[in-house]
Amino acid sequence: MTVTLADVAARAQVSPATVSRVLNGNYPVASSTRERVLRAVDELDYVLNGPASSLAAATSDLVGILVNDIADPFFGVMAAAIQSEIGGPGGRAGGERLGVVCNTGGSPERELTYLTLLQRQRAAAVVLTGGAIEDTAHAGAVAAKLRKLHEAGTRVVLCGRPPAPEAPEAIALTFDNRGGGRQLTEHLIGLGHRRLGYIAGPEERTTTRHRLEGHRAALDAHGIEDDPRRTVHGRYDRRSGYEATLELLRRDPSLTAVVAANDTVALGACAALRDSGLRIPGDVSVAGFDDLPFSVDAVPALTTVRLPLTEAGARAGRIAMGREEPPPGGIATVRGELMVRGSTGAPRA
Amino acid sequence: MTVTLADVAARAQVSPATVSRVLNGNYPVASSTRERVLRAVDELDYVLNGPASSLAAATSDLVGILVNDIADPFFGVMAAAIQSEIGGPGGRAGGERLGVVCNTGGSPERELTYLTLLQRQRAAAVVLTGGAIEDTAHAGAVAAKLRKLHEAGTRVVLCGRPPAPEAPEAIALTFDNRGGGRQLTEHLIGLGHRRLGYIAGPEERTTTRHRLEGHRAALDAHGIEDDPRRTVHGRYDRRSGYEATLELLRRDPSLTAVVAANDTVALGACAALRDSGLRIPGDVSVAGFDDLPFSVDAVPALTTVRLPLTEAGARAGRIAMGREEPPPGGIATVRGELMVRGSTGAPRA
DNA sequence: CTGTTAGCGCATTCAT
DNA sequence: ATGAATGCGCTAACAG
Repeated sequence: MTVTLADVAARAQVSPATVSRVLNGNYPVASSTRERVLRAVDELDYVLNGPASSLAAATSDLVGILVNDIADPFFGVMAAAIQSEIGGPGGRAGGERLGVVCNTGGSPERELTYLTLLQRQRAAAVVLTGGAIEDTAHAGAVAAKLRKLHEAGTRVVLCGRPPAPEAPEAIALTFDNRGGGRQLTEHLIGLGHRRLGYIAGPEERTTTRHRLEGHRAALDAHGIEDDPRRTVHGRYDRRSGYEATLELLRRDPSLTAVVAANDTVALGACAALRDSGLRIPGDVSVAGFDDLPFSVDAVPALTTVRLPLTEAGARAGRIAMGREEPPPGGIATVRGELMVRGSTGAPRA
Repeated sequence: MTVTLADVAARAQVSPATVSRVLNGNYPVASSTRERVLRAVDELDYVLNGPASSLAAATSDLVGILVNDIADPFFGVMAAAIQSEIGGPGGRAGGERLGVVCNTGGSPERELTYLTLLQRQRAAAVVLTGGAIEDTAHAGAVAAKLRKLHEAGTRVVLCGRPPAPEAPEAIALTFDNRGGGRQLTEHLIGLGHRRLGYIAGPEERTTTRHRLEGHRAALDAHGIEDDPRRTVHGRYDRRSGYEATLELLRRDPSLTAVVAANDTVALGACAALRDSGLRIPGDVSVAGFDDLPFSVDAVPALTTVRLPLTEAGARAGRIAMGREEPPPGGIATVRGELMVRGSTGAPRA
């Protein structure tokens, strides 16, 4: 019923091995026979059987990209960049690899499940994006999986994620969240702010912790007391930013600035401030993180820390494909850039 | 080196066949032996070999989700919803399926490439999201692929995409873009607008054409001449909206409303209007399409047509998994809902 | 440069 | 309810 490699071989009057070689291009074949084979492929409308191919070769063309939230452009932009470097030629069998993005939804179980599934598929590479979950048991389980994947020949790259000490084989492209957080808060302090609210992300995420640490480092460096009541944790979404801002205002109506975990949260914060009758930045300044595409269009435009998501993703993709050398020591830190825009200004008198 | 099913069988003192049956759960196995097998699996840290399994079973656990632009929340939201219905138990071998998102970037070649790759992998199902490309040759090629996939046992579902007449096996969940476009423009006409600019998406996309047709139908119904100079085509991104708006204003400074292809484009339009010193909606009203998460936070909040992306995606996912009956005739039309917000108002006198 | 041979690891008949 | 045997379609030595 379905056309197999043997059918193609028969039609082209060559051996199955030759067809395989033509398809994989990893072996010298006379151009005349190659042409004959390709014609037969075309005439029979043959499509390689991926599972059979992967079974025999003990590796597949699958490259997994794990993201925490595919509906969040932060991950979308990175995933697109990674995939663009994977999609091209360079794989086996026809020169195409299947870059697949897997949405964990931030769930530890799903993260592990996807890793197992990718391991099961003998994936050529796996790229994990975004902050890691800081639960010790989970981190250990992930590290163990990564080690197994590596041992099975799967390349492992972390993009926008801190290195995993227990899985040192994983190449890490880390964002300098701490430094970015610090820059941002120092900018606000420089403007004269002293009572800053902070809307943090979920507690158990590395991204959350690092950005918050940067914020606190800046406060500390300028002798500003870090009142724990000025920090609220939430999710990385708009609604969380909205609610957290109302809570912060309730706790301290004299706040002059709100620093958000990311741009999406900052947008929610802006909405809450407006709904509370406060002007931005006249009454309260707002700052975000990431510099997502919509941030420049916010009104006023959002002051934030730009992360080179596309560049980092592309690089991670190339490393995953073995087309770029990993950084020395397997770890590279990618810095953010402070983007000062209209949403921050001097505090009200 | 790597643990195989035979190793598990040996350890559990059963035959490989029994282990296979336990893993797939499609066959009666005594609970005592099942337990023994599962223990062995655990002890040996066994992971099923996906390719081998797929080869033998002639089908895989892969479910492909094709999107035009993964960095666009329109697709991200749908993809997340689809994946959430796929990820759960119900697949073969361990009850997990691998929902994978493939980013075509709007390129016809990549769309076909991904379909071939998915065909090669013997995917269990394929979901194509968003507007189709209207090139006849390409549409034919895609339809042919879909037919082949279907014949090979792959379920094919279209989500937010018009039915493919040449591939009637594909279940289609279509958005009523025409109706939504019409509602939106009628809303503006009802407010008193007569000189409306329209920023359309790329020419060759069904979504673009349908929304535009709805717009024109509304104009026509109200006896408003459709001046071709009031329509500009562009991409589905912010920058395109910005530039198109400047162009529209250049062509006709007396415009009182701008209808955008989608919310992202509308945001760019808002930016262009503001940069031109015009007030929204005081001088010019703006409307979008989709009602993406950020649209309610725009200033002013965006009037738009809400598309039930999550619901439609979830339904498409269930149909793809065979957990929900396809709609009668294999086609269902999903309507949008007009969301009137602050960005539209009566035209200036 | 090309053909021959032998598995890859598992699901699935048939038996029992 | 379980075991034995066969083949899925392809790639990778090894010859030649």
